[in-house]
Amino acid sequence: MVFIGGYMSELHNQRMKRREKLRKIKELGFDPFPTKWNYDYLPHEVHERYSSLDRGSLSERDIRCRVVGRIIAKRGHGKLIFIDVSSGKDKLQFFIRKNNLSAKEQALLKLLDIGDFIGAEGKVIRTKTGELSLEVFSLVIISKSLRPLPEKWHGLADVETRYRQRYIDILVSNEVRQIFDTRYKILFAIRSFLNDKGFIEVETPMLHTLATGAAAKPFVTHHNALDIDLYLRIAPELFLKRLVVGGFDKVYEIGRNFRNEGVSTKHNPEFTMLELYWAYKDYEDIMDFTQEIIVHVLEKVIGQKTVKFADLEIDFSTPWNRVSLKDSLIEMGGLNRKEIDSVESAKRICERLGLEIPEDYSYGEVLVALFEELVADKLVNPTFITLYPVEVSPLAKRDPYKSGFAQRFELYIGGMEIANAFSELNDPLEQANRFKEQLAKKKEGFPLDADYLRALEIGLPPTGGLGIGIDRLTMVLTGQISIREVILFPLLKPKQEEDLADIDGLI
RNA sequence: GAGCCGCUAGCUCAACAGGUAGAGCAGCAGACUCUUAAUCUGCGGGUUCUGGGUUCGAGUCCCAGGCGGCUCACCA
Repeated sequence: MVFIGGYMSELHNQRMKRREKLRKIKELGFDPFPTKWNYDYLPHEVHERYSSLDRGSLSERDIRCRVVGRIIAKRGHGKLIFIDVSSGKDKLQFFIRKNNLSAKEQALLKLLDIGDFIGAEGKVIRTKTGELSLEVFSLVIISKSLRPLPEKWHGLADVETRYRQRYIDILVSNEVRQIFDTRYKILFAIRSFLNDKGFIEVETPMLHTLATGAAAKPFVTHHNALDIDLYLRIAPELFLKRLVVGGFDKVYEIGRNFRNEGVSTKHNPEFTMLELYWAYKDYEDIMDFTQEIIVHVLEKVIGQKTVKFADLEIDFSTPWNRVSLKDSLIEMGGLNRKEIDSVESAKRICERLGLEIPEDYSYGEVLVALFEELVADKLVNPTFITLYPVEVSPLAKRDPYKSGFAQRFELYIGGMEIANAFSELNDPLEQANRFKEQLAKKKEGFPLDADYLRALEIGLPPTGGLGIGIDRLTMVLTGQISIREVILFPLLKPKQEEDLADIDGLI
């Protein structure tokens, strides 16, 4: 027994008891950590196969099999013992008559804890209450758990522990497990949809020599052998368009972007983006396509047209509303057209609202600031906001009819920006000028990518491009209001010292 | 980075106004041949996040720090 400062902590109490049991299990001649144990079914597979059979026919058919799984509950009842065993899906009850086991197995039974993995050979039955069960004739341990799990009823509620020790969270919470299952299905549905449409999935570098493709602070790292600084990518955009130059007419990439910015319920420093490029299409085609993709995902994964999100209900019924940024300020922001006709009047609105903006903000930048203040939160049902100011869209093509605005849209759902897309700027001379303007403004995130300009000179066809934030899409589809609920291991400050103190006796 | 809130047994939570830190689950010992949040009897388990301070006395009040949650700002 281990004593700390005169006390034996409860943690040590329960952990030491389990280590003691481990030792006794070995003494009995069991290997508590065998390489494997051949089985016929996982617990949920027994349900899948035999749930249609009633008590009598199960008894008659005498189905013998071997089942493995993890103990999630134990109910002793004298010479009868009920053990719930799970492999993450439906649990199966092991029905054990002590008298059916050898003395050695009975000794093992006493040493089993919740969390242990076991294997059993037995007969599929229904108990008197009708529950499908395995009546156990022989029993082995296949992995020992040396720490107590959270309480069976309330589970793990401490948010910090849930994120830091996600292995426990997904082990004890079906709801949490479900979210990540859904996330996988969303990705699967997107991929199969795009693949069916003839898109190819590519992988471009995550280590960049220039942090381009978006306006964000990058993470910096260093390559020792080449002795150069590198940036974790903030966006794959320019690489993907190089591929369109090279003749990949329909490409996409799903992968991690890294942005060295604040953390919030809508932001994680690393997040997953779908970026897609489609040659010979423009932003309106991409708008149709975006709606198609998400509706497809909704049908395949969610199966209904509405989703609860916080205290709101999101209605995905099509067609989704399309409104220009400027019109949205009038229709949803409560402003009149005259108020946003010029920089001066628009800035006066900001003043009136108490919205602080930099002195040198351009007309377009003020419009975007007003949009974010007055409109964005209100866009609960999917809404396309179109025609963004050129100066905030350095990689997008100008709209030929709306001077000062680019052929760009953002998709808002649940008050969040979910997608961003445009007709790609493919005029190398104008692109060079836009880069120069960005540099002149000393905006971070737009170092001049000369090779990209060279690629444009080779020739980019008219192309529509799209980015969808997968984490946020998962949020709105699973009704989660914090991005950390849809990321398995969200970034938290480390607690290394506490962790080391907590594993004493192991190393 | 700023503001507000939180941190008590392995887990979920109590502790009125500053006055002996409790319960359920989990654990241990025992009873029980159809339970399923099993039940019943008994027992063990606490540096109340950390460090200072006020006080006869601090989980509770004050100060500093740590971590987390929410809101705001940068950003998708």
